[in-house]
Amino acid sequence: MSSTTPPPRGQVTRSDVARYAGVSTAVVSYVVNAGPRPVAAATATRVREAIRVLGYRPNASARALRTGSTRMLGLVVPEIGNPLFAGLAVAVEQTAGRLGHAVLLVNSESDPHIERRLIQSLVSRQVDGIILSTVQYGAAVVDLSTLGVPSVLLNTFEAREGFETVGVDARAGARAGVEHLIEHGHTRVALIIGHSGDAVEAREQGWLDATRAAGLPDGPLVRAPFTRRGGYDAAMRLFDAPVPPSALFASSDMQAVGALRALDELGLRVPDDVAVVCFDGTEEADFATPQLSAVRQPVEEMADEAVLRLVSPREGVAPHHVSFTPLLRTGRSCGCPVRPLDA
Amino acid sequence: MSSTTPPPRGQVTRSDVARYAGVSTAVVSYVVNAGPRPVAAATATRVREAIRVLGYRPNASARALRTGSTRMLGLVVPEIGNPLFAGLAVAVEQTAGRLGHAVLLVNSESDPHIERRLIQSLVSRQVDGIILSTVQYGAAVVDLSTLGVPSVLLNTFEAREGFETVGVDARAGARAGVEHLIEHGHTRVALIIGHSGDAVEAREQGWLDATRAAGLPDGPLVRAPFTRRGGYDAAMRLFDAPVPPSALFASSDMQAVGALRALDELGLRVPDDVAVVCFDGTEEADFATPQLSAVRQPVEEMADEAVLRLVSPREGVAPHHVSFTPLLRTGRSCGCPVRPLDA
DNA sequence: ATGAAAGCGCTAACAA
DNA sequence: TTGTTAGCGCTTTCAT
Repeated sequence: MSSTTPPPRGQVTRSDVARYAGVSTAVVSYVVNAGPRPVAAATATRVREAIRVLGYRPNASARALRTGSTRMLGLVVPEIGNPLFAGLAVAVEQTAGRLGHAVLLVNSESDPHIERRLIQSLVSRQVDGIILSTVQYGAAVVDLSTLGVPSVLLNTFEAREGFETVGVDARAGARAGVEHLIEHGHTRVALIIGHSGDAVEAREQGWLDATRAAGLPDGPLVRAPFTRRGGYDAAMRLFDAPVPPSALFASSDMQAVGALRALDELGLRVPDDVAVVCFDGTEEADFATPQLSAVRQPVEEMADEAVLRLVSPREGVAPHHVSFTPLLRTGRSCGCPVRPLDA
Repeated sequence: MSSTTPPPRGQVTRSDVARYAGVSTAVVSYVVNAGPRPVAAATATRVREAIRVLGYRPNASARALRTGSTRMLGLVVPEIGNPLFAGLAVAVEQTAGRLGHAVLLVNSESDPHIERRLIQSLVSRQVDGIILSTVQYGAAVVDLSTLGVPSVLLNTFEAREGFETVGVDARAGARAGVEHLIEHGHTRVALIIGHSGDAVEAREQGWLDATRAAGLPDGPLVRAPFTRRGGYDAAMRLFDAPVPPSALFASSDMQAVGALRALDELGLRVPDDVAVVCFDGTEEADFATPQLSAVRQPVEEMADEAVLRLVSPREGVAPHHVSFTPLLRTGRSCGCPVRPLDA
């Protein structure tokens, strides 16, 4: 009957439903999509019955081809193994799901080449928009503007010309964390931070803001990957110095967790010998031993904002930056009392 | 020119490329897909040049509609916030990516209703296959067979009639973990386990196997969710007893991490006062304080196997079960020496 | 080795 | 209120 290959799955199509219900295919469409034309109540009931009986399920590919919208969002993260990004992914998926969109989650392993390839792939899969979360904004960002796909940069700390951006005020957050350590009486606060990149500079600035405002000399700084291992190595280097710091600000939970392990191996006690505060505030930090004091990123709100901007873009509003304020949640690692569960 | 809506994005189509290269659209297809018909080298070069110049990108929706394959896999997990599932997701995505497939990751929050809804949604998005990873196999599994979409159950511990299944030998794993605690001289090994479900029974059996084989009385058992909080609450209940256990086997990393926090709050030292071994063996367990001894699930291998079965199903081979053997990795929490990083 | 053309399942403009 | 129908961009058979 067809000159080409038959459909691979014995799919029930819209015309089967139309035939069964004794209506035209257009009416089936109107019922399924609740519009754009009205359908008589009795007819609609008959169509719905046919759909139920036949087990009809609209073909999303065909719809996408026709409408130009896949109702899919792409989410690019540098590493899904990092609880911060896992949290972001959960939140993005939930919000998108509520709005009828699925999420194509991809993982760049923090590799700019992979990142570009993944973005290309998302575009050719016709996602309706891309949320890019990365540490270092490089060529991928240029691609985004070139490819002409709606996008939001998530996890940026400042506005970026021509882009929708969502992030936290990392500088203020880092400053608050370091100030808290200074309030505990520390005068030598080390910083464990990532390699250069957007978010990194802001945290470094915040750390400097706090120590300088207190009239303290700049403490030691070590750069390491945003991983547990990176934090471990960084702490090992910091505490190998002749005059080790008495406090530590880690620019991510993962690094703090790694540092805790290093300090334990070195026989240093937290918070007695070394106080620790970190940036991120995922549940893993909350359950670390000792409980980590952290400047918490409001991942849910950030994700909501990013998804909303993609799914319901406000007409005539120029791309802009939304900055959330991270909140310090003290725990045992800075010398404060333990924060009980469910706090 | 068209009687209907214009395409939403000013997309470059295959016929633009054909026109530019002075060939037919069929030839463009042959070049893009490297087949099924041969193309003269010179022609192919011209086509590739046209593609480059025009920035042509094949439309995946159209291709999917035509071929019946989206080259997308659906992955359903109960909670992506759990590092075990995050690890599974990473591995699935990587393997699928290497094979040219994208992954639609969805999160059921361990809710059977959400799980069913998500599966429906994946099916209507015409994924080529679904990997279902869940704790409790319920109605969703029935849906899978009804809907006629290829699927693999990941994280099952035993064969299941008519399904492709991939899992670990949880019974043997749990037994090995508990036996190790017994070798350390413990005679009262408590079990923290999830609420009833497939994987749960096997771990409980393994725990019983070990204690009974050693001629010990059955230890105390507490059921709790597979969360940090669940482990915390469970440990609090266990150590409230008149004769508390001297060792603990947690059926997941998350529960062990929570238990560690509870023990710390109770002033009990690990491993001196209480030894701990857990199931899963994610990096979080490795970096816990003290380092958790764990029976490690080989998530990468499991994910590979699941993806492969979906993407390259072996013809004429009946659905079957593949079981991986988890391996005990000792750490400090059972009383063994710390396992150094990078081990 | 290449071209022409049918049609995948759907939406929506237009006609009735 | 409902039906008819043109195509979305692609693959592939069949003809050349």
